Amino acid sequence: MTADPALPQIEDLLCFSVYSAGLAFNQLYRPLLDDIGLTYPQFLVMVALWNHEGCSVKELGEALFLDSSTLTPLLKRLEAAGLITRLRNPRDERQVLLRVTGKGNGLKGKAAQVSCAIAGAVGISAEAARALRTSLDDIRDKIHDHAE
Amino acid sequence: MTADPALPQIEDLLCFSVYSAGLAFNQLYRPLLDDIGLTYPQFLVMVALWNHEGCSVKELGEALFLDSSTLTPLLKRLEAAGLITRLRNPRDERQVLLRVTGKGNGLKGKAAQVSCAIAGAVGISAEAARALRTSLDDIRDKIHDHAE
DNA sequence: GGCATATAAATCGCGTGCAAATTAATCGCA
DNA sequence: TGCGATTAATTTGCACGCGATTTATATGCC
Repeated sequence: MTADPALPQIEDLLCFSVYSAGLAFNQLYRPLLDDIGLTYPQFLVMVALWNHEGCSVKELGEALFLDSSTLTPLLKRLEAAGLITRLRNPRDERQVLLRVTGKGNGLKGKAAQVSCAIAGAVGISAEAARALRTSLDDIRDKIHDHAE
Repeated sequence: MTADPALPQIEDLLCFSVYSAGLAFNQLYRPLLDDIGLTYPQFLVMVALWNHEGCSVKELGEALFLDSSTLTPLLKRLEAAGLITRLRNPRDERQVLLRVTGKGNGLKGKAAQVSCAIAGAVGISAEAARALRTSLDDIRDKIHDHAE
């Protein structure tokens, strides 16, 4: 019954709690977002774009901690779905500026409903959620700092 | 400055804190695990197998909250690397039983070192980590319950 | 101006995650 | 015993994530 003391149980790893909670959120969002034709990462991108109209791929990536190699194909799918536009910045042709279309803005209401449904399913107080977010964001930032 | 009250900022979503912390853990583990030839999910599988010798794919999936369609290809890669064996259970040929090879067990020490390095980089107390794990595990379990 | 350097996206390859369908083996029950 | 229902694993298709490379554009320095 006594395990190797240097070797943790999977349940004792903080990273695993984060990992499995992340999977669970994905599974919780999936059926709700299916109704509006978005994946979970696409939903996060849309939320970010609703608050960062006209930003570049790089700026979006900084907000979401994602690389352009992840975002480019995802953004092309959102463009193909008619939810956003991708246009080169005339002032700096290296950048691609992202804008939400009318159709994309039409999802705001349903997206807000999904957010509320999620909050209800998770069922923790706003105060507890805030504390948890702070802890997780601190860890994330510390890890990023650690990598310089 | 006042955003649509029904529409959250990305930073206000608990799911995003979990999501981005998960990405950060992955990025933190990657270079360390590269040295022993494992990916982050493969590392989690090995930790689970070290504590569940001889379990089936289904049992492993229950421990990690992963589907067999995710695990089968991953386990085949671990088998190809010589770290585990996959053998049908003679008592029930539907099951595949997983065992760690000598080579696989040889990674235990280095895996433990990686765990310690991670704990150091995250830099929170064991007590704070335990509290955080409890909160995240509660949320994960509540989400799973919610899906029945 | 001219050219090395730096920056922003896009591309490529690989390994997850997971829904849906398939295959093989076991169970349950008349 | 036999056969439909259940279960375990695999396969397939698609969408991430990300390291590494490539392409196109802009910057800096002479």
